[in-house]
Amino acid sequence: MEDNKIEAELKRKGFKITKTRVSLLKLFGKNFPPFSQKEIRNKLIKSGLVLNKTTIYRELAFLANEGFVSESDFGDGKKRYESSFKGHHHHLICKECGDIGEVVVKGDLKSIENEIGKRKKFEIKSHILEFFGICGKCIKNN
Amino acid sequence: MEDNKIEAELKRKGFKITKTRVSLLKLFGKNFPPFSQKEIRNKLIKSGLVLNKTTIYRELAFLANEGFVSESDFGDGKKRYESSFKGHHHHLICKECGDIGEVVVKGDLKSIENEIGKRKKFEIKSHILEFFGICGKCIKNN
DNA sequence: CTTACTGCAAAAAGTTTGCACACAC
DNA sequence: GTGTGTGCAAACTTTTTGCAGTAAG
Repeated sequence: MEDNKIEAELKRKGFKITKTRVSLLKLFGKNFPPFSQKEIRNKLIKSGLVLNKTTIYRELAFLANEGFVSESDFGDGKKRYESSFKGHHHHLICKECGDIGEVVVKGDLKSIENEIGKRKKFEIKSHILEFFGICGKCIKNN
Repeated sequence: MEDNKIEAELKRKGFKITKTRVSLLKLFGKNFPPFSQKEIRNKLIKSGLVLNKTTIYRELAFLANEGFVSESDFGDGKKRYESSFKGHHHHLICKECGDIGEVVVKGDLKSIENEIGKRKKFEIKSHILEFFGICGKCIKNN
C-alpha cells in the first residue's frame, strides 16, 4: 500500500496527518528491518526531526493497531517494529554481527500448526518464530 | 537428571550447594511451566523461603549457564524459566486464560531450518517458536 | 580460611501514564 | 472551535550492578 492510500484511509477514519505519522510511514516504506523505538528515533533525528520517545511509542502502537506496522520480539527485552506490508516473514538474526535477514517460511508451518491444533485441541491464532545463528558473511570471516 | 546428580556435578565444578540452588532445582523438578522471576519468587515465598529477587535472577542465570534451566520469551517483556530436562519443546499460550501448554514439534522444523540454511546461506543455531491462540477449555466456554 | 553466594540499595533500560498545551482540519 | 496528537516529567516494570557481609566446604 502506498503512503497516499494509507493517509486517505487514516483521514477517512477521522485521524490526522501529522509529521510524526508521515515520517514514520516514510521511514517504514524504505525496506526497513525491524528496529527498536530508540533506533527509529535516532534515524528520525538524523534526518532532522525532533520527536519525543513517548510520541514514537504512541505512534508505533497506533500504527500497529491500525495494521500498518507489525511488532516483533527477539527475546532481548525490547520490541521491534517494521512495516506490515512486507508480508508475513521471519528473521535470521546473526549472533556475530547482529545483522537481521528476512525469510519466508513456506507452507510447512501452516501444516505444523494444523497438526498441533488437532493433536492438542488448541486453536492457533498466531506465532513467534525467529532464527538465530551465523550469517554467510560472518561464516566467511571465521 | 535427578537432583543428586545435578548437585554432584555442581560440587565437582567447585560450586556450592545453597538453599537457593536446592529450592530452585526442586521447584523445577515438579513439572513446572515457564515462569517469570516474580512468579518463581512468589512460589518460593509461599513455601516459606525468603529470597531476594537479585539472588533469584543470579541463580537462574547461573543455572541457565550450566545448562539446567532454559529461558523463553513470550514477547511480553519478561523472561521465563523452566527445567532443561523436559527436552526441547514449544508453548501454546492461551490468549484468553493465560494457560501455557507444551508441544513437541516433530522433525519438520529441522527440515525447514535445513532448507532455509541452504537457501539463505545462514547457519541456524537456535530458534524461538511460540504459539498463541485459544485453548480447548476456553473454546468450550465460549 | 577461602571464595562462592547473598542481600540491599541503587541504577539501568524499556515502556507507560497524566496532564497541560499544540496543531490538524 | 473541537478533538486528535504531542511534549514533558514522572512512574512503572523488569533486570543488572556494586559492594559489604554471610556461609558452604
